[in-house]
Amino acid sequence: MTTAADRVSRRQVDKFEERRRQLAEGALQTLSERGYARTSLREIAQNTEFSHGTLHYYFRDKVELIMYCVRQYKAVCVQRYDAIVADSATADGLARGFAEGLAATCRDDALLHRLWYDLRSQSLFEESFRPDVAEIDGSLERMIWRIVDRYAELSGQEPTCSSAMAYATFDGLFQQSLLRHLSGSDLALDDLRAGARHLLSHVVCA
Amino acid sequence: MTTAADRVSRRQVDKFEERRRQLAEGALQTLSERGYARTSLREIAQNTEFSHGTLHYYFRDKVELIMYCVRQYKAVCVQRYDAIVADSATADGLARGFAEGLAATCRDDALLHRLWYDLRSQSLFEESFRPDVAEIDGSLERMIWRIVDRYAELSGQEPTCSSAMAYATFDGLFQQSLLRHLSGSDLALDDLRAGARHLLSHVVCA
Amino acid sequence: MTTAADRVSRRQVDKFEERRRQLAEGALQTLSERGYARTSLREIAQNTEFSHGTLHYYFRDKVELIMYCVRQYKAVCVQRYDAIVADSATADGLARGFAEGLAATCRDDALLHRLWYDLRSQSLFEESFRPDVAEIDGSLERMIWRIVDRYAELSGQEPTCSSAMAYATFDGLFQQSLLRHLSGSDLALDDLRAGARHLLSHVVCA
Amino acid sequence: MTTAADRVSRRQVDKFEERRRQLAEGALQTLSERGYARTSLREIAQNTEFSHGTLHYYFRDKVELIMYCVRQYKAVCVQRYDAIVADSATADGLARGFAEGLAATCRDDALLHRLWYDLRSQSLFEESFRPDVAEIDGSLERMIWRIVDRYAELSGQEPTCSSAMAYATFDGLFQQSLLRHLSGSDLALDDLRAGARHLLSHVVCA
DNA sequence: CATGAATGAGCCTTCATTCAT
DNA sequence: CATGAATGAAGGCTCATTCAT
Repeated sequence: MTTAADRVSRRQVDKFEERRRQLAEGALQTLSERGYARTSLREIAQNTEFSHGTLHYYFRDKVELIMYCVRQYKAVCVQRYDAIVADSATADGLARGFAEGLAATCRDDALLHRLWYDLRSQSLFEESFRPDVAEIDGSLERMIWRIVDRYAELSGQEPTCSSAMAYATFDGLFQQSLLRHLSGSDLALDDLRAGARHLLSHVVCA
Repeated sequence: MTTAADRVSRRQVDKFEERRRQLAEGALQTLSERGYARTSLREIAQNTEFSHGTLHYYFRDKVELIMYCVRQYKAVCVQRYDAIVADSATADGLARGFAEGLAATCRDDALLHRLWYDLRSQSLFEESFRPDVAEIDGSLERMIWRIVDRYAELSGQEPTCSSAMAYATFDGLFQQSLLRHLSGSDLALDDLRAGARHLLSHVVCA
Repeated sequence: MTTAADRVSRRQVDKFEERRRQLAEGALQTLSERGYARTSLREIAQNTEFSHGTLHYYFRDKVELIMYCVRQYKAVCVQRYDAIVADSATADGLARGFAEGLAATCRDDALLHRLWYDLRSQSLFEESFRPDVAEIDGSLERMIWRIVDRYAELSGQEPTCSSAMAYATFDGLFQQSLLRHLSGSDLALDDLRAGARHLLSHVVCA
Repeated sequence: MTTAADRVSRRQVDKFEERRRQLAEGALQTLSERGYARTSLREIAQNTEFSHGTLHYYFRDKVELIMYCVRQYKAVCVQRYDAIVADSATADGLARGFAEGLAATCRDDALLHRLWYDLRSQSLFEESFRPDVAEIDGSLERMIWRIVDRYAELSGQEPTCSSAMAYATFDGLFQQSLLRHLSGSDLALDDLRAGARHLLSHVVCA
């Protein structure tokens, strides 16, 4: 049973969250273009229809805003691959879908991934980033492992390495591909596709 | 034939270079502790026997100093492994030596590697970092390839991937191990050793 | 003769005043803990069951709220001593009652007195505080004088100084005792009692 | 034996201190006009021939600057009266000199005293002000006691109260006189003179 | 009546850089 | 050569106040 007051309160919370989401979206845009250290809250606000005071109204401080942003983004990232897992009926199909997914997001969301690597680096120095970054990193690792696990199942093989190892190598590959793609290399995406399939078949499952 | 003037000029250049080297060494120390974005030139100078005005005398600006620093460091890094290549007579010995070398530097130079990943991330945003970072990255890739190539030779196998791919996966592995090591994980170094050998035998050569 | 409209209007005014009183009470609490300069209206509102917009509905601005608060408080303060005057039949009884009253309020209302001294200081800079502070100061001076006057009467003496002088010295004594009490001194209250009686007998009446 | 380096270093320190003194002087001027809470460092700097960055170069933060200012000022204050003590050969002469000194500084340095009371009030809320304010307060109390002690000696009497009590009453008197003087009262200074002598002869010594 | 979203002026502080000595 | 005084742009953050709902 909900009272009228409950509904009002609920609506306000929703509105508040919605605005946070909206501001984070704009912030993500600006952050991904300029990088964490070079982006001020004022600058973020300017790419928004709100004042910079508003940012402080919705987020306690810069760290909270940034973490909200990246968490929001990575949540989407992780989900993307679960559909691929669910939709693939063969090992090869999964490998192809996964490789294509990586390449697609490397191409389409390059700046956001760049921001992620920036923030992950910052977290090595900035204590306050640690918890959130670690959590996101964990969810990425689990996501990769769902791929590997399913690939092993479909191909009747066994994973030959830990999930940490699997994530490390795929991440290394993706990071380099991103770098090359951003540098204008035309081969980056193709190499990423090929590399991902190679890793899947040679490193992770034997 | 060198004139007296030449010798004087030469001596001055050497002295200039020597002082740059000396300043960069102190800077590297400070940078590796605090990270690029959080280190001011004042702070760098304080860990030096010189004033902070002197830094500007020897380096045009912060960027030039930072790049000089990291170039100086990575040169040392790369050389380290060439001795391993030269000293190993068997594939297994090379693998063991390489794995141990990675683990050793991950342990002993953790902060410097952390700085490297910081700067490499920055280079994705800061145009002026690009050339130097790219050059260093290239030298690291070539270093890795010398290992792989020699490993293939000693084991009578063929590399199954490009040097870019090899570098990407080893770098991913190293980066994650560094992260875990810095977080206090006792398993990080062992996993790095095992992972490196696994990559060498399964991914890179078949 | 009052019309219905009058009664309604009257009721509204009362309700308005009542709400002001209620808000001021909460504000006084917060102000006395943090001091004038460090207390924001948001913070005041949070210690209230109302929103911070409501504060602006009932008070023109921060100054009006603060003045309303302190006026409300000091009115209570002043009354406290009149009962002592009325109840004391001998000079010594009055002196004892007065000394005890000072010590009691110094102990029980320390934070509120602290706030008063804060606001009185502010009034030296903030024009808008002046009138109210002056009025309160006057009422305190008159209150002290009623004590002195009655003490003189009961003891068959004559006051030897002006009311301004009497107020000044008692206030100086009280202010210092408050400071010492807030600093954790155990002797502060006893010294205040003794000091008050000393002043009463030596300075003010001879 | 001093080396050349010592002399250079000494000269630099002196120069640094001299500039601090100079900046503090300007700051004192601005602070005393606007009060602590209403004065920004920018505003202070504007009444100076230096930029506001310079203030931060010479003082760690606002608190350090403010405390440096008030300490500098009160040191002068305290000394003022020691000459009076030394120069007075009779109790009456001392009383007259002291009363005149109080009145003179109340007139001439009214704004600075106002600032002092402001800061002393702030110290009740602002932890960081405490130590310095307490120290200054102590030096004032000792100064007052030197007067009282000498007065007792010259008049062949004994002090009838503690130094804390003496300071409290004189301070209360001075504070009120300052308030009235700043409010434009013509009688304030005369009353201060008379009050001080009255306190000296009736309250403090009998 | 009451709310709380939104604002923007203003504050303290940091810092790369310049330059006279 | 080397210093460190001085600068001023820029950043994160606070807060009284306004106003649509």
